[in-house]
Amino acid sequence: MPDENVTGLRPVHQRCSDCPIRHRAVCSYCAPAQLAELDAIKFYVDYAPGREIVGTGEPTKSLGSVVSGVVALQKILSDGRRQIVGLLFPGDFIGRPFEQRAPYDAVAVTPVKMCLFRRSQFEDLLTREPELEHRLLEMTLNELDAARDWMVLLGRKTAREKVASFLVVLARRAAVLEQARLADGLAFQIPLSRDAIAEHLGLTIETVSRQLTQLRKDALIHLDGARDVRLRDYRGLLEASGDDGDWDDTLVDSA
Amino acid sequence: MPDENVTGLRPVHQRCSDCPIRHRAVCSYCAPAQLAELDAIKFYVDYAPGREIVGTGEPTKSLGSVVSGVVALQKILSDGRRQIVGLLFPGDFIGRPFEQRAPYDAVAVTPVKMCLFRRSQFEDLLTREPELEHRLLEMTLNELDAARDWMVLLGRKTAREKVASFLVVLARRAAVLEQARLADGLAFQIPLSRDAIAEHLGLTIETVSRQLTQLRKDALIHLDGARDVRLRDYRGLLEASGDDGDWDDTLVDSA
DNA sequence: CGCCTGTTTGATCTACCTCAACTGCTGTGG
DNA sequence: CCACAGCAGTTGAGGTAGATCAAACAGGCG
Repeated sequence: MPDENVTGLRPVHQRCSDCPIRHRAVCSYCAPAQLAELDAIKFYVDYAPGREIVGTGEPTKSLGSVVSGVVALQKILSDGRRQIVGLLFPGDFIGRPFEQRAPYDAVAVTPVKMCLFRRSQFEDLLTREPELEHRLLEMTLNELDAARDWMVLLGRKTAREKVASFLVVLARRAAVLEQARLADGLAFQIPLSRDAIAEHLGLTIETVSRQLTQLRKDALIHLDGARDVRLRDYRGLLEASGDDGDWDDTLVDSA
Repeated sequence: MPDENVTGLRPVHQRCSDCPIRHRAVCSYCAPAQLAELDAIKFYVDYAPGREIVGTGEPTKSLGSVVSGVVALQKILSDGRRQIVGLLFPGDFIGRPFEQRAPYDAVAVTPVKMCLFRRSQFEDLLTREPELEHRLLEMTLNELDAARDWMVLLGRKTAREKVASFLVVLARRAAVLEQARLADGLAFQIPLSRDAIAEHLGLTIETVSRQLTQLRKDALIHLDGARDVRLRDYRGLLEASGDDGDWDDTLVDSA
């Protein structure tokens, strides 16, 4: 599994041009000169699973991109109820430029390596370099679309549909990442605990577990341990997810 | 009630500098010269309640701002289940630059006046004028935060909390709009039918109705007809919404 | 006046939650 | 090498918030 090793605790310098997320992250439209500017002010930080990267309401002095690992954005109600409002993968951006405080927590769910900038330096660059701001707008619009899709899941889907939808999202990511066809046989890992899945889907642990075993019994997926999944009937899983698969198939074909 | 009259069906030309949303919309950072450019290419279109402004998946040739009225962004599952994923008020922006198709419908829920631009012309301007793109990024980040708040509501709140939260949002808007204090006695209208409220909150009509009468019986609000609300106990309503009111109170005081 | 549409209220049903017990894995220490 | 915590996940039994089905009600309009 290509789950990047965590490279110790001290910042390691890597050239931006060699960066694994060079063509996906906020810097992807940057010309070499701009990249050099970013190179000069960036720094890497590693986070162990469970560690908080950003805390709700606390002034954040830095922001940047996920280089490796998975980060959960979560909101917590005063009585402890929790909702994971977004999962961030390598290339995704964390932090809100031009705002002191974040309205959510960002927590590492796997070992995470971040590429960070000091807020003020990054904001300067953002206003000077339109490519950077343009890319950030594009990424933010994508996140907004994804958030709205998730609102449909949370507001209108059944437990079975929620779990199936979640697996479909992971399967798509895996297919893109491994250059594999999104089809039966594709294997991937669930990067979250049952607890975290439940908080992402607006369900309880038990319901998630039950739905997963049901999907297994229905021969849509194969489960090996708690986190290893292999697709047995992608078409069926897609149907179980409640989304009409029309536009989704075009994705498969064009990939 | 300042519910702007709809000015007939044919485009009416108004100077941008006199525009009621001049200081809130995507154009708010524009200098006079840039405003003149927008002025030259903008046009107004009116929509009757229920009319579709943007349809899912259909190529949209124009985008722009809500000048008056309320617009709902909604997504529909293949079997007809519906989720309203966002409400847009005057000043809010509709349409996704640099993308042909929208992944949702935008529907007028009241009489709506839009200030529109042809996509290509607006995109040109957006890449030429950083102020415009900067403002759009800011607005998109705000919408993303709001979407994530709504995800908490949809995933984790009870029916009572959902309805109370919805009323709090409307009350805040009314307070800002009417320069009034966000406190007991404040009156406002619900711009949505029970049906639309239910689709926004991930509930059914009946549950929305029951929760509203319960909030009335609990003396948190006064209800006059189906749409006129007056706050009787804002503090209590806030508590019923499930949000800790701490940061909210600072809003009240600073307003 | 009677129809139509939107809303409220009532009675029942069910999907999911809650509480509780059990399983299996992993690490630790005798 | 085994015993046994300790924890994540599964499975079961029963309860409940909100959905569903159904009927009454209210306001606008021909």
